[in-house]
Amino acid sequence: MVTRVQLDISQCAPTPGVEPMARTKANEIASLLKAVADPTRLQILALINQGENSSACTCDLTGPLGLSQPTISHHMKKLTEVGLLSAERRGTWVHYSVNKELWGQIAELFE
Amino acid sequence: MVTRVQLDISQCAPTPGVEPMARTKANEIASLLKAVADPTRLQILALINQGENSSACTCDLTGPLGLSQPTISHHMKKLTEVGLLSAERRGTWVHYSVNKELWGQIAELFE
DNA sequence: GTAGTTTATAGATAACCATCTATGAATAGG
DNA sequence: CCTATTCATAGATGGTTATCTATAAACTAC
Repeated sequence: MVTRVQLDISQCAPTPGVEPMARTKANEIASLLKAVADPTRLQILALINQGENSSACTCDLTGPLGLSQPTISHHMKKLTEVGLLSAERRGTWVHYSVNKELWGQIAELFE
Repeated sequence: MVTRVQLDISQCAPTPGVEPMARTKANEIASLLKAVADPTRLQILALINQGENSSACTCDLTGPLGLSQPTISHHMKKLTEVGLLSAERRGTWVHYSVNKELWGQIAELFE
Protein backbone atom coordinates (compact mmCIF):
# COMPACT_ATOMS: atom_id res chain seq x y z
CA MET A 1 0.00 0.00 0.00
CA VAL A 2 1.33 3.34 -0.96
CA THR A 3 1.02 6.16 1.51
CA ARG A 4 0.34 9.50 -0.09
CA VAL A 5 1.36 12.78 1.43
CA GLN A 6 -1.79 14.78 1.72
CA LEU A 7 -1.19 18.40 0.72
CA ASP A 8 -4.01 20.40 2.18
CA ILE A 9 -3.62 23.83 0.65
CA SER A 10 -6.92 25.00 2.08
CA GLN A 11 -5.36 25.02 5.54
CA CYS A 12 -2.64 27.28 6.78
CA ALA A 13 0.61 25.35 6.78
CA PRO A 14 3.79 27.20 7.81
CA THR A 15 6.88 26.16 5.89
CA PRO A 16 8.45 23.27 7.80
CA GLY A 17 12.05 23.71 8.86
CA VAL A 18 11.79 27.45 9.13
CA GLU A 19 12.97 28.28 12.61
CA PRO A 20 12.45 31.69 14.18
CA MET A 21 15.36 33.82 15.34
CA ALA A 22 16.38 32.68 18.82
CA ARG A 23 14.44 34.54 21.48
CA THR A 24 17.55 35.38 23.48
CA LYS A 25 19.16 36.99 20.47
CA ALA A 26 15.94 38.84 19.66
CA ASN A 27 15.86 40.12 23.23
CA GLU A 28 19.42 41.38 23.02
CA ILE A 29 18.86 43.25 19.80
CA ALA A 30 15.56 44.63 21.05
CA SER A 31 17.23 45.96 24.20
CA LEU A 32 19.81 47.78 22.12
CA LEU A 33 17.20 49.20 19.76
CA LYS A 34 14.91 50.19 22.62
CA ALA A 35 17.70 52.37 23.96
CA VAL A 36 17.83 54.26 20.66
CA ALA A 37 14.09 54.29 19.97
CA ASP A 38 13.40 57.37 22.04
CA PRO A 39 13.22 60.92 20.67
CA THR A 40 15.19 62.45 23.51
CA ARG A 41 17.96 59.87 23.28
CA LEU A 42 18.14 60.34 19.52
CA GLN A 43 18.63 64.05 20.13
CA ILE A 44 21.27 63.34 22.75
CA LEU A 45 23.23 61.06 20.43
CA ALA A 46 23.00 63.57 17.60
CA LEU A 47 24.19 66.36 19.87
CA ILE A 48 27.19 64.37 21.06
CA ASN A 49 28.12 63.39 17.51
CA GLN A 50 27.77 67.04 16.57
CA GLY A 51 30.33 68.24 19.14
CA GLU A 52 33.92 68.91 18.15
CA ASN A 53 35.51 66.04 20.03
CA SER A 54 32.37 63.91 19.93
CA SER A 55 31.78 64.14 23.64
CA ALA A 56 29.53 66.06 25.97
CA CYS A 57 28.62 66.28 29.62
CA THR A 58 25.15 66.21 31.10
CA CYS A 59 25.04 69.93 31.78
CA ASP A 60 25.66 70.64 28.08
CA LEU A 61 22.36 68.95 27.23
CA THR A 62 19.78 70.18 29.73
CA GLY A 63 19.58 73.62 28.15
CA PRO A 64 19.27 72.70 24.47
CA LEU A 65 16.85 69.86 25.22
CA GLY A 66 14.75 71.70 27.78
CA LEU A 67 14.74 68.82 30.23
CA SER A 68 15.70 68.53 33.87
CA GLN A 69 19.13 67.29 34.88
CA PRO A 70 17.83 64.05 36.45
CA THR A 71 15.95 63.25 33.25
CA ILE A 72 19.09 63.69 31.15
CA SER A 73 21.02 61.62 33.69
CA HIS A 74 18.40 58.90 33.36
CA HIS A 75 18.83 58.78 29.58
CA MET A 76 22.63 58.77 29.81
CA LYS A 77 22.37 55.76 32.09
CA LYS A 78 20.13 53.91 29.63
CA LEU A 79 22.53 54.56 26.78
CA THR A 80 25.56 53.61 28.87
CA GLU A 81 23.95 50.36 30.04
CA VAL A 82 23.66 49.06 26.48
CA GLY A 83 27.18 50.23 25.66
CA LEU A 84 26.26 52.99 23.25
CA LEU A 85 27.84 55.66 25.45
CA SER A 86 31.01 55.47 27.51
CA ALA A 87 31.45 57.73 30.52
CA GLU A 88 34.71 59.27 31.65
CA ARG A 89 34.98 61.40 34.77
CA ARG A 90 37.22 64.47 34.56
CA GLY A 91 36.96 66.29 37.84
CA THR A 92 33.44 67.51 38.36
CA TRP A 93 32.30 66.73 34.85
CA VAL A 94 31.47 63.39 33.32
CA HIS A 95 32.23 63.27 29.61
CA TYR A 96 30.16 60.94 27.50
CA SER A 97 31.21 59.74 24.07
CA VAL A 98 29.55 57.51 21.50
CA ASN A 99 30.75 53.95 20.92
CA LYS A 100 31.12 54.17 17.15
CA GLU A 101 31.66 50.46 16.73
CA LEU A 102 28.36 49.51 18.33
CA TRP A 103 26.73 52.36 16.43
CA GLY A 104 27.89 50.81 13.18
CA GLN A 105 26.78 47.35 14.25
CA ILE A 106 23.22 48.64 14.40
CA ALA A 107 23.49 49.65 10.77
CA GLU A 108 24.58 46.13 9.86
CA LEU A 109 21.36 44.74 11.31
CA PHE A 110 19.43 46.44 8.52
CA GLU A 111 21.51 45.55 5.49
CA MET B 1 34.14 101.42 26.17
CA VAL B 2 35.04 97.95 25.14
CA THR B 3 32.83 95.08 26.26
CA ARG B 4 34.70 91.89 27.01
CA VAL B 5 33.22 88.47 26.65
CA GLN B 6 33.65 86.75 29.97
CA LEU B 7 34.69 83.14 29.54
CA ASP B 8 33.82 81.34 32.74
CA ILE B 9 35.25 77.87 32.34
CA SER B 10 34.32 76.89 35.87
CA GLN B 11 30.68 76.86 34.81
CA CYS B 12 29.05 74.52 32.39
CA ALA B 13 28.68 76.32 29.09
CA PRO B 14 27.22 74.38 26.18
CA THR B 15 28.72 75.23 22.83
CA PRO B 16 26.71 78.14 21.41
CA GLY B 17 25.13 77.60 18.01
CA VAL B 18 24.76 73.89 18.48
CA GLU B 19 21.10 73.16 17.87
CA PRO B 20 19.51 69.84 18.76
CA MET B 21 17.87 67.66 16.14
CA ALA B 22 14.32 68.92 15.56
CA ARG B 23 11.90 67.27 17.92
CA THR B 24 9.44 66.41 15.17
CA LYS B 25 12.13 64.57 13.23
CA ALA B 26 13.30 62.83 16.39
CA ASN B 27 9.73 61.72 17.05
CA GLU B 28 9.38 60.31 13.53
CA ILE B 29 12.58 58.30 13.72
CA ALA B 30 11.75 57.12 17.23
CA SER B 31 8.34 55.87 16.06
CA LEU B 32 9.96 53.85 13.32
CA LEU B 33 12.61 52.43 15.64
CA LYS B 34 10.06 51.66 18.35
CA ALA B 35 8.27 49.43 15.86
CA VAL B 36 11.44 47.41 15.37
CA ALA B 37 12.64 47.48 18.97
CA ASP B 38 10.56 44.53 20.08
CA PRO B 39 11.80 40.94 20.25
CA THR B 40 8.63 39.46 18.78
CA ARG B 41 8.60 41.90 15.87
CA LEU B 42 12.27 41.25 15.20
CA GLN B 43 11.45 37.56 14.98
CA ILE B 44 8.51 38.28 12.69
CA LEU B 45 10.63 40.37 10.34
CA ALA B 46 13.37 37.75 10.30
CA LEU B 47 10.83 35.02 9.55
CA ILE B 48 9.33 36.95 6.65
CA ASN B 49 12.75 37.73 5.21
CA GLN B 50 13.57 34.05 5.59
CA GLY B 51 10.64 32.89 3.47
CA GLU B 52 11.07 32.03 -0.17
CA ASN B 53 9.16 34.92 -1.62
CA SER B 54 9.75 37.17 1.38
CA SER B 55 6.15 37.11 2.45
CA ALA B 56 4.07 35.38 5.08
CA CYS B 57 0.58 35.38 6.50
CA THR B 58 -0.39 35.63 10.14
CA CYS B 59 -1.20 31.97 10.50
CA ASP B 60 2.35 31.09 9.42
CA LEU B 61 3.70 32.84 12.49
CA THR B 62 1.56 31.84 15.45
CA GLY B 63 3.00 28.35 15.57
CA PRO B 64 6.72 29.11 15.36
CA LEU B 65 6.44 32.08 17.72
CA GLY B 66 4.10 30.46 20.23
CA LEU B 67 1.80 33.44 20.44
CA SER B 68 -1.92 33.84 19.98
CA GLN B 69 -3.36 34.98 16.67
CA PRO B 70 -4.60 38.35 18.01
CA THR B 71 -1.14 39.08 19.39
CA ILE B 72 0.48 38.42 16.02
CA SER B 73 -2.19 40.50 14.35
CA HIS B 74 -1.41 43.32 16.76
CA HIS B 75 2.27 43.24 15.84
CA MET B 76 1.52 43.11 12.11
CA LYS B 77 -0.58 46.23 12.51
CA LYS B 78 2.23 48.04 14.31
CA LEU B 79 4.70 47.18 11.59
CA THR B 80 2.25 48.10 8.84
CA GLU B 81 1.45 51.46 10.43
CA VAL B 82 5.05 52.61 10.19
CA GLY B 83 5.34 51.28 6.63
CA LEU B 84 7.74 48.44 7.35
CA LEU B 85 5.25 45.83 6.20
CA SER B 86 2.76 45.97 3.37
CA ALA B 87 -0.35 43.84 3.45
CA GLU B 88 -1.99 42.23 0.44
CA ARG B 89 -5.18 40.25 0.71
CA ARG B 90 -5.38 37.07 -1.40
CA GLY B 91 -8.66 35.41 -0.63
CA THR B 92 -8.80 34.37 2.98
CA TRP B 93 -5.14 35.03 3.64
CA VAL B 94 -3.35 38.32 4.08
CA HIS B 95 0.21 38.23 2.81
CA TYR B 96 2.69 40.54 4.45
CA SER B 97 5.98 41.54 2.87
CA VAL B 98 8.85 43.72 4.05
CA ASN B 99 9.38 47.19 2.62
CA LYS B 100 13.07 46.79 1.75
CA GLU B 101 13.55 50.46 0.96
CA LEU B 102 12.46 51.60 4.42
CA TRP B 103 14.45 48.74 5.91
CA GLY B 104 17.57 50.10 4.23
CA GLN B 105 16.81 53.64 5.33
CA ILE B 106 17.09 52.50 8.93
CA ALA B 107 20.63 51.33 8.21
CA GLU B 108 21.50 54.76 6.83
CA LEU B 109 20.57 56.34 10.16
CA PHE B 110 23.53 54.59 11.77
CA GLU B 111 26.28 55.29 9.27
C1' DG C 1 -28.21 30.27 3.03
C1' DT C 2 -24.67 27.31 6.61
C1' DA C 3 -20.13 25.93 8.05
C1' DG C 4 -15.19 26.46 8.31
C1' DT C 5 -11.01 29.30 8.13
C1' DT C 6 -8.38 33.49 8.57
C1' DT C 7 -7.88 38.04 10.20
C1' DA C 8 -9.24 42.16 12.94
C1' DT C 9 -11.15 44.49 16.95
C1' DA C 10 -12.60 45.32 21.80
C1' DG C 11 -11.69 45.18 26.49
C1' DA C 12 -8.83 43.87 30.47
C1' DT C 13 -4.52 43.43 32.89
C1' DA C 14 0.14 43.64 34.21
C1' DA C 15 4.40 45.51 33.22
C1' DC C 16 7.24 49.06 31.67
C1' DC C 17 8.90 53.90 31.00
C1' DA C 18 9.71 59.13 30.61
C1' DT C 19 9.28 62.76 33.34
C1' DC C 20 9.17 65.45 37.50
C1' DT C 21 10.65 67.01 42.55
C1' DA C 22 13.54 66.17 46.38
C1' DT C 23 17.66 64.64 48.04
C1' DG C 24 22.22 62.54 48.32
C1' DA C 25 27.11 61.84 46.63
C1' DA C 26 31.35 63.47 44.59
C1' DT C 27 34.51 66.93 43.37
C1' DA C 28 36.92 71.63 43.46
C1' DG C 29 38.28 75.80 45.68
C1' DG C 30 38.58 78.52 49.23
C1' DC D 1 35.83 73.16 57.78
C1' DC D 2 32.16 75.53 54.27
C1' DT D 3 30.25 76.62 49.69
C1' DA D 4 29.30 75.87 44.95
C1' DT D 5 28.79 72.88 41.03
C1' DT D 6 27.89 68.57 38.71
C1' DC D 7 25.98 64.14 38.60
C1' DA D 8 23.27 60.16 40.57
C1' DT D 9 19.43 58.11 43.07
C1' DA D 10 14.75 57.56 45.18
C1' DG D 11 9.99 57.94 44.85
C1' DA D 12 5.71 59.40 42.53
C1' DT D 13 2.79 59.84 38.51
C1' DG D 14 0.72 59.62 34.09
C1' DG D 15 1.08 57.37 29.78
C1' DT D 16 2.22 53.52 26.75
C1' DT D 17 2.27 48.64 25.51
C1' DA D 18 2.43 43.39 25.01
C1' DT D 19 -0.36 39.90 26.02
C1' DC D 20 -4.57 37.40 26.78
C1' DT D 21 -9.86 36.00 26.05
C1' DA D 22 -13.98 36.87 23.64
C1' DT D 23 -16.13 38.33 19.64
C1' DA D 24 -16.84 40.24 15.15
C1' DA D 25 -15.72 40.62 10.23
C1' DA D 26 -14.22 38.83 5.73
C1' DC D 27 -13.72 35.25 2.66
C1' DT D 28 -14.32 30.28 0.55
C1' DA D 29 -16.83 26.32 -0.38
C1' DC D 30 -20.75 23.77 -0.23
